[in-house]
Amino acid sequence: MTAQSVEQAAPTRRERLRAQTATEIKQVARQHLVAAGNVAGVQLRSVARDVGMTAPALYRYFPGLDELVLSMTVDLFDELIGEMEAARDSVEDEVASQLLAVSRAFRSWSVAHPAEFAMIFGTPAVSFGHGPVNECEEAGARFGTVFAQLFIRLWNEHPFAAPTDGDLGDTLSAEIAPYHEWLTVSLAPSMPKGAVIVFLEAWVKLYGVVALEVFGHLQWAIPDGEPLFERTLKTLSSDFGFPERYRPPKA
Amino acid sequence: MTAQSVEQAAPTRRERLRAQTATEIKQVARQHLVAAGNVAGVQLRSVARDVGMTAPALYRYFPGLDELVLSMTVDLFDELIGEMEAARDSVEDEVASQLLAVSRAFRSWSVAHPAEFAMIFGTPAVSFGHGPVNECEEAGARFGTVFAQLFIRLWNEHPFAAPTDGDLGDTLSAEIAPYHEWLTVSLAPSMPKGAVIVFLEAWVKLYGVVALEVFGHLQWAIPDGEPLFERTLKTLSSDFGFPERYRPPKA
DNA sequence: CGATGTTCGCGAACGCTGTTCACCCTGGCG
DNA sequence: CGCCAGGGTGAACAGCGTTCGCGAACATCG
Repeated sequence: MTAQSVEQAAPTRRERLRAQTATEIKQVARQHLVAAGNVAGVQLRSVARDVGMTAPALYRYFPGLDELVLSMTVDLFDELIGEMEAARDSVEDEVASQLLAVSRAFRSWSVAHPAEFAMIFGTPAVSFGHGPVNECEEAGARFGTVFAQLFIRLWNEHPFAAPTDGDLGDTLSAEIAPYHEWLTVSLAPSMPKGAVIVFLEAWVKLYGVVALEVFGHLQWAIPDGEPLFERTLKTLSSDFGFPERYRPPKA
Repeated sequence: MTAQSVEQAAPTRRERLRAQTATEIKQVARQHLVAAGNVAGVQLRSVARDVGMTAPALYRYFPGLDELVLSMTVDLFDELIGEMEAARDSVEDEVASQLLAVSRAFRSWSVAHPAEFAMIFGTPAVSFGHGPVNECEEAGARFGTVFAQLFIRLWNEHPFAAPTDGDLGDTLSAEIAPYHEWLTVSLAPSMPKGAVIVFLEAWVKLYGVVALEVFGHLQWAIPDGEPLFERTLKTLSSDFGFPERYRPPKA
């Protein structure tokens, strides 16, 4: 068992070269993605040409184009998660500041990589269902956890105003019950349903303002989305009970 | 001049048949869109086959596939606008009730037509720029006007709490200035910048909750988006100063 | 009515796509 | 050294959007 683990950590050279080629393929595909602006720009033949191979050779590394795109999507999630965690760890160990930093990192990455944002947060490329998409949903869950952990910590350290179970209404209370149950047994033992709903609503506002900006659906009113985003952060800071912790971005 | 207008109103029979064929093409394309779930499902050859023609024949009606999709997008906007206006006119002539009805119509159409929603509110199919996309942006502006007119009427009849120009900050105030200027001279003479920002933020929340539901990015927490959407409407009703006007949906 | 010119639809073709297959060549193992 | 699994190639297939030339149907005018 341990020997297997060691062999997994130190793979044979062919496996190393193979993994290296796979990452190079994905890097080139990423370049084509940003150059074209959408996922339609990543094509098997052109990607293969830029890595110095022919199209059929890529089938040694990916079962097909869809799986390449899927693998890219997972990588993009991990990259975004990394940026958010780096931002979180680069500020003082205080939950409000970390929430602001993570939120800003989310927007910064999104506006800097609109094509990638569209891949992971826009229309799901492959229809959602039980299949290899799970790997992608799994990455999305990891992404959500970055926010969720901070919210849980915020709730534990500085409980914010949240609706009671009675305020939620029966239908919403029933809808959130499974996720609340999972959250209770896994991450947040003492978080009420109302706090989970407030967390969801905060994510909705964050996603809404960033998605609208990235998709260009806000340009008819405001050319740059940052001021509105910062105002959203300010409002959220008040909603969560730490208006004094809000500071304009470092820039 | 009037004779020309009459001739425009009563086109020759060839023109009528031509227009009829064009709409039939778009209807079939719509069917393929919903069947496939995304815009990639609308293909020239298959659409032509279902209308009883061959692919090159479609070029007599549309310059290419992109223009067909663009024309479909405009039609979808108009359809959604029609649903929203119908909902607005089907309730009592009271602005708060009409806002609720229009918002619910927006969500209902969106969740009932996810593929269409993705076409007009997701990643812009064709890159935004100065070109035939203007026709599409124009339709988007008409869509926004349905909401805007109601908000303006709400502001005139029952002014809601809005930040002052000082509260907005210089950058956001400068960003919104052009749109605020256009709004002032065209639709709302006495609306302050703060009210426009509140309007934008309400649209952000509405778009966020609906887009997340339609794209399936909320299913990890709640299977059905309606309760959360209704809670959003309830919150917005309070934000806009008419919490007593909120009523659960008729259903 | 007959001639004319415009419109419409079709078949063939071009270049492109993702994908499959048979073949070859090379690197690592027994 | 011999072998063989694995990486890479070229040809091929089906399908895509698009272009072109031709024939037939249509509306219009003499």
